[in-house]
Amino acid sequence: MALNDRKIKILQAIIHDYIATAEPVGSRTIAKKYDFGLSSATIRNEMSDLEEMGFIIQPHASAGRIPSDMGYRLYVDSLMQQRELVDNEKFVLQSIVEANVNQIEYLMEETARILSAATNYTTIISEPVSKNKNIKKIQVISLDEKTIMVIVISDGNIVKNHISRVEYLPEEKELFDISCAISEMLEGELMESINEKVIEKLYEDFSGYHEIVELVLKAIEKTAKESENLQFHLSGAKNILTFPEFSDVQKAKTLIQTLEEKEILQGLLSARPEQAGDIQIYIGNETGIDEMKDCSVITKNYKFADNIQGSIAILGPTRMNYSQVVSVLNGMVKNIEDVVARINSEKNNDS
Amino acid sequence: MALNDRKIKILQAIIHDYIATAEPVGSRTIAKKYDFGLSSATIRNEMSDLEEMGFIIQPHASAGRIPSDMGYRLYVDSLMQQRELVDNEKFVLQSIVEANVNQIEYLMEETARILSAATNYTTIISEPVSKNKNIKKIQVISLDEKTIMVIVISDGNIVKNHISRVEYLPEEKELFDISCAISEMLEGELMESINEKVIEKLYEDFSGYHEIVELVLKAIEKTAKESENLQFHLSGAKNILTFPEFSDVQKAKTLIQTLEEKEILQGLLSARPEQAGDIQIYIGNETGIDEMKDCSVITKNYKFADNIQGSIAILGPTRMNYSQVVSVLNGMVKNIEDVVARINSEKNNDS
DNA sequence: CATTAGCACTCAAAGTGAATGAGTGCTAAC
DNA sequence: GTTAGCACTCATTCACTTTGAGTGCTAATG
Repeated sequence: MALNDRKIKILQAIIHDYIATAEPVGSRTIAKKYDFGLSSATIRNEMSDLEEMGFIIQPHASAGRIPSDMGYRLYVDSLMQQRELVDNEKFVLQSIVEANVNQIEYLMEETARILSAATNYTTIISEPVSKNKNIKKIQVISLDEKTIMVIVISDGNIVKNHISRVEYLPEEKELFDISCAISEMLEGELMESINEKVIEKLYEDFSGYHEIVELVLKAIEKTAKESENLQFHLSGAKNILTFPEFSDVQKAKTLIQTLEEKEILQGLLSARPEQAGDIQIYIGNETGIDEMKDCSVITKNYKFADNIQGSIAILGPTRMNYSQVVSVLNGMVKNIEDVVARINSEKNNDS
Repeated sequence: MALNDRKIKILQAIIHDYIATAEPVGSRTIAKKYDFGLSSATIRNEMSDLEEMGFIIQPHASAGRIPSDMGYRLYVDSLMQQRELVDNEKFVLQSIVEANVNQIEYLMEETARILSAATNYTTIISEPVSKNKNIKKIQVISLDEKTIMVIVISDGNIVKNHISRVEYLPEEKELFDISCAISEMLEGELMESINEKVIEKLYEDFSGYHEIVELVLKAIEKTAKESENLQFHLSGAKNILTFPEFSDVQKAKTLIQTLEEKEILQGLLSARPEQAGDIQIYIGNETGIDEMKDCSVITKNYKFADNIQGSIAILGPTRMNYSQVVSVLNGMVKNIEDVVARINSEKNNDS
């Protein structure tokens, strides 16, 4: 059976209507609402075909049809025309983003909030991380007689500090010199795997400061590990409860519970990190998470610098408004990337 | 009418039963379950009195009684005997807390998770902040030819860093000297209000480095402001959906929405910061938040050092199990305070 | 031969009304 | 002061009917 033009039009109409109403769509509705010049009976026949082909499903004998995952997939892959953001929307997005962003963390949080407000779905953002970090600079400073702080700065100016107690603390000036020397030796090294020889040489060169060298290495190791533990911003969880498909409280509960588990989010957001920049759409079971079989997830990676990136996911029911979300998401990512780029090229900036 | 011993016992029984079942409690239930040696009719009379006094309410004519906010208040203030944590519970709490805490942030998050799991209610924790911060140390280091980082360390070793571009950057050694000198001058100053004279003197003494002095002051100002923007950890939001009082999806939605608004949380957690250490209980409308009129909130402040504190709130339906929550909360706060104290006195620790 | 009108059939949802039972308040007796 | 007994209230449940949206099939039509 061929998926001819008429069938496609009808499928599109079904999906469109179902996205708007969340109710099974019947042949008569389509005959009336969309001006195909066909009677409901004809449409009925076509719908029967579409069901046989697997694009739509009948929840029970006397109900209309709803799109299947496969139907949505076809819709997303080829039928959906991407909606352009209207000027007004563009402007609103941009001005909100720019209003108050002197901290990356705050920017991400605000972005999540805007996205969930703009789409009425749930937004999950992973904070930017840099991977395969190179050491840019190490600095050791003293806080008081017995405490030092090791500052590890990686490519892209991501800063982490580690405070430790020490038995013996050299004088401030001396500490500075050591710190500079250590920094120079470690510069450019990959955090995850520092050259064995360099480590050996460190202990040799600073034999009087075994304790400090040890703490520096420990600090680097911890910095490397820390970014494995992603930070997430979740916004608009309440929106889930708006959709009739989650009026069953039990279902909603399981989903919200799932959203609280970081590991799952991590899996969701880091599924295809290679395809940076491209929109990814997971429909129903494609998410690979059982509790989300009635949901779809649209993700896009953002990139603040060569090594620094994260991703944004928007989660809604499978009948979510794909084209709207895709365009809002594209617009938003462009916005925040622009904002960050602008900040970086200006004189002052914070991290 | 006097609130005699028998009335109190009956009220206690009603509250107890209602906490467990969430169903209106009838006279016969009490006569059967609790061995007061009274018939249901007598209890009926007493209940009628209790209702007249305002401690219980009849939701509709042929239903049992449920406690009013006033009834809970009496219960909490005088009738509730605090449950001691059984050894087993203590042990479990402690071992989980100790298992993996090399970061304060992670500790707070884990604490929230444990508390919501242990109580089956929702937990909100505000991250520790220090207020009226004194400057302990300032350090300026260079990242590359055009970028410096100002590190501001406050009492209690809370570290913030601010990265900025500069036009002119002195040599590393020179920068270090300036940095040390500036640090010495600012040490002990209150971040929120640095002595005018000191500022003047700074600009004078380092007249060649106007740009750097300016950035240092800016960094301090921003550090002072940052802590006003509290960070929260929310856990167990799904638990809200478990309670029959929120099986109305609309209600649940409004509540979850409320929980996503930081300002409201902030108001809730910082209501009575003076009474550090003491448990606070807000019942129903006492929370002052309309959406939470069916909820109660139990809060307790924790304190990691003289100036560093935050608070924990546990939120449940008004019929929540007050005595359990109070004891779990007390135990947990003691635990994390102990853990942090131990870490601080040990050799290694991170922030 | 594609299209359509017509009809029988299915089934969820909404409505109806009686039965049930948990609960109360009141009164009279103990 | 306590209790047994009874009339009364009212939410809940269940069986039953009605309604209407929707389908599939068949025969007629252009």
